[in-house]
Amino acid sequence: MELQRPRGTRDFLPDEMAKRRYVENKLREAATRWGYGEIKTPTFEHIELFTLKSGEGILGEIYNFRDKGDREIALRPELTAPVVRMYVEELQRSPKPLKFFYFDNCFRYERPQKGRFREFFQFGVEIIGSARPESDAEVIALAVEMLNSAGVKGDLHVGHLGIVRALMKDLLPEHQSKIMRLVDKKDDKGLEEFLDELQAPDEMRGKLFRLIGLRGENAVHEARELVGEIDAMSQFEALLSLLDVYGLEYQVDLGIARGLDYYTGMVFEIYCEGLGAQNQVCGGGSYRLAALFGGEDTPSTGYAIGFDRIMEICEAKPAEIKRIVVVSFDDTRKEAIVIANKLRAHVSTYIDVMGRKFKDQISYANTIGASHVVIVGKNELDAGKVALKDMKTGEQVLVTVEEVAGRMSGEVLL
RNA sequence: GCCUGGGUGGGGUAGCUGGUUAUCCUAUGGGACUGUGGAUCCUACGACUCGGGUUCGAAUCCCGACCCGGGCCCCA
Repeated sequence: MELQRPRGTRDFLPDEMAKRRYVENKLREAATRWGYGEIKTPTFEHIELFTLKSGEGILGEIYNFRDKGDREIALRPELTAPVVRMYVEELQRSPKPLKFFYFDNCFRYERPQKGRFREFFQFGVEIIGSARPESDAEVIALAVEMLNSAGVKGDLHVGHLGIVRALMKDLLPEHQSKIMRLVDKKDDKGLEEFLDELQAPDEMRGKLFRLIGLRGENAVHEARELVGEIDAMSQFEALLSLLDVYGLEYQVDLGIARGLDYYTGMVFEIYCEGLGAQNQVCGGGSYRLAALFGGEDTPSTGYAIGFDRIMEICEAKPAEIKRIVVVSFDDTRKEAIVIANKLRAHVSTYIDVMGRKFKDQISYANTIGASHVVIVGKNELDAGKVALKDMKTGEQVLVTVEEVAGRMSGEVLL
């Protein structure tokens, strides 16, 4: 085989596409029901958009090229930056909040493994213009709702970066950033070394380690004891009580961090079993990116679902498409085409294009799992009718084309 | 970028302590059965991932590349 697809890319065959479309539509419906509008941004952007957001360090994982006009272009590695770019470019004066969803492919130059590809698909949601716990809670609830509608159950972990940051408020911003990165990586050893280097006070050090280790039931109380009455803390508590209102099960996890500075408040992640090393199916949080892209500072909250990962584990099964085959004889082929065209308004209809004989046409119908065969022969046509044969039972009845249409419609069409 | 396992027709496989024409199943095209499917038979198609090396001789042994799986790193 000389030609093969590039590494980390995939072909999707009809059966798999049917499943993917089915799940995609479930997610799409959920987002729509919650009042979010679909958007679409370009497949490629100026590379600065992504280096601005994530730093020069990401260049190694970006598909980029110089176009004929000598512009440095990148295939998008994610969709939050393009969405915020779009907002800053044309929507800053729109009524808030703005609620968007998207589903598209992204590209990263990474080593492929289970649940990780070089071209992959993200389904995401962003709400722009609110920094309140209400929007945070809504976004989280929608994420859970989407996954549920796709038949995926996961563990929801919720944290708040403002709490950890409050503890470090006396440190230089770049030192805070470094610490957040170490926390994000769960690199306790590196964190300790860095705190040594900073000669951080023991009190803060102790609190920091306790804070990022907090999980579950009493985490909130303990956190409050550690950091006291601060805005982030009361915001977080407000958020949690709203999550209760939504009836969500969650685990407080103050060890969730983000290595990037524009994540400011709530963060959440959803994990699933059965995915190997790539067990996170959804991640999100509140952030401030608009100012970085030259707009007014605007709070946003969003998340992205790793679509390929939920496809790995979801058990949703699309309803089988009913299909019928119109079969004919050499002297009725043209009539059969006319009849097939009528039936196509009602049901997924096949007709022979291989010049096959009558018997082989039926055999083909059997092969593709057709539920019925419509036989168009001289005898039937003389009576103004066709024969409708049930491939399961073998029963056959003489009916008009309209009756066939009537019996076959009401089924799911493509 | 690192570690590890693996690549034989479209799919699944045998061969792999080197030795004729690479095995079997399945799928696919054509045909037999000529107005009724799943069966059977005939026939066609079709592979040793690629490149070096060792050898009289390599699918088989060695090296490298590529690709796939699993795990690190990373994960905006």
